[in-house]
Amino acid sequence: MAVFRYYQIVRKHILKRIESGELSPGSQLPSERTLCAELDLNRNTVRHALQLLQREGQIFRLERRGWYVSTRRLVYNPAKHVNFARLASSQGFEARWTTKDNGVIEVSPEMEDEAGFPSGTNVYEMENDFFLDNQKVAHVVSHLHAERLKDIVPKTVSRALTQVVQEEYGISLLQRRLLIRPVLLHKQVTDMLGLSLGAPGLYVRRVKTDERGAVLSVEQEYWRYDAIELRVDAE
Amino acid sequence: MAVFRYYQIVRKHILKRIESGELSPGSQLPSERTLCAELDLNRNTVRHALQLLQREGQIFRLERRGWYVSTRRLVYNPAKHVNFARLASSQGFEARWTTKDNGVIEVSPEMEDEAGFPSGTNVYEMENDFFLDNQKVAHVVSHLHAERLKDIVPKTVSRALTQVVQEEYGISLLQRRLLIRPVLLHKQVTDMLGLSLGAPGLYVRRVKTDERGAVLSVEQEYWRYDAIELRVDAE
DNA sequence: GAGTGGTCTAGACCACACA
DNA sequence: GTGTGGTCTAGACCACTCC
Repeated sequence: MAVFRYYQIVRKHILKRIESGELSPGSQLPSERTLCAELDLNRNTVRHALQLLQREGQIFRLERRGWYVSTRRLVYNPAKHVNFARLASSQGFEARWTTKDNGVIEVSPEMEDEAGFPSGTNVYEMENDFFLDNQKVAHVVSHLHAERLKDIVPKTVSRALTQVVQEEYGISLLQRRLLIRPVLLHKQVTDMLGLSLGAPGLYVRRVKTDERGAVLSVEQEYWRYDAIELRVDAE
Repeated sequence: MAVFRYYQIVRKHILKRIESGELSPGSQLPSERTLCAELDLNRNTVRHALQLLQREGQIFRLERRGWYVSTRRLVYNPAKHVNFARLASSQGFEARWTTKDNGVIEVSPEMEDEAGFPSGTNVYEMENDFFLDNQKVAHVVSHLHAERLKDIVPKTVSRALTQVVQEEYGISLLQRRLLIRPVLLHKQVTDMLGLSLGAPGLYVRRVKTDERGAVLSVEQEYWRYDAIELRVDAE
């Protein structure tokens, strides 16, 4: 038997309402104070339960807006090249994304580790936000080799990166050094995703090179914790 | 500038002591009440900061024992077959593990989804705990096809699974359906790892089949959140 | 037995969202 | 303006660890 804890009462109360369909995916939970009144418990206890449910991936919260029921996860294979929109729609999601072109920047020594480019390289910087069923679920920062992939940024709007590079630049991109790490999302990212500071997330870094191993692109993806599930189907 | 928050004072105070080496990896933090006194802050505030640091992967806690500084992460490629001990020692860790043989069980319909075996299959169940530098970092539950891999359990003690299956049974194992998900560790696992209930973790499931796609082994790994970093080096 | 972490209460104030 | 979530205080009791 589970030990008796008040926060487990809150947790199970909410889980039951999610399972029964009373709280549907994407809908907002009652306010914390309403839950306190319903269950006659202190707000600190209720918040403890809500944070547990968040870390379970059952609910998420938007900064100062409240708590929401998580939707199903996008199944995502980070080792394969993917076109985000096609992947999402093949799984029945309504997908869209925004693009922000930050122009050319020079890779600084401090960035080198994260970016994979030698410092001093000129790269295009591009930021994308991904939406699933109208919810922002990922923030992506991409760096692309500016000299080797001149004027590539506008070309990636409608086609996948690998495809553009192959067709327009005659270079075969290879996926290298894929890194996956659960993280606490930083302020810059939580702001972008509208989440509360300290929200859990998943960090995925994908480095692509040409056939000689020279780095041509680095994508850094920050996903809402409950929005994806990673699968790698080898062979 | 970062917004002024008391819990950020605590967080930075601890980070500074970690960076300065005053708190070394694996060592215990001062007690919560000591930190309160040092910083003249309330224990709730201090605990909020500690939980943030835990989710950052900087510290972890052992149930009712206290908070400890995280050690460096094992770099782990779940797509490749690995021998845990060899991998860990190649990265300079002192590695050991324990094995528990649970005998033969029959896969029930409820287990089917998780296990990958058709229900009704007889499988060996084996549990392993992995230690890095004398810290328990992972709990693994393995299921192995009992008829096709008869008496395999004792053979895996010193050799890697793939190798044993190839050499002793003449079967080439293929890695299939790798699943990675950050989770809240369940009571069964936190007890095994000595962590507090509600500790964050990483769940990795690896399914191996023969060349025809018949499932021969399913490994379910529960890792301490801050103990590993996943890398998949494609090609 | 002293001290620890785990849980829980009962408040408070602020900045922000929403209407 | 009302209500919300975000932050913070000042306690309390219990079960457990450690000495």
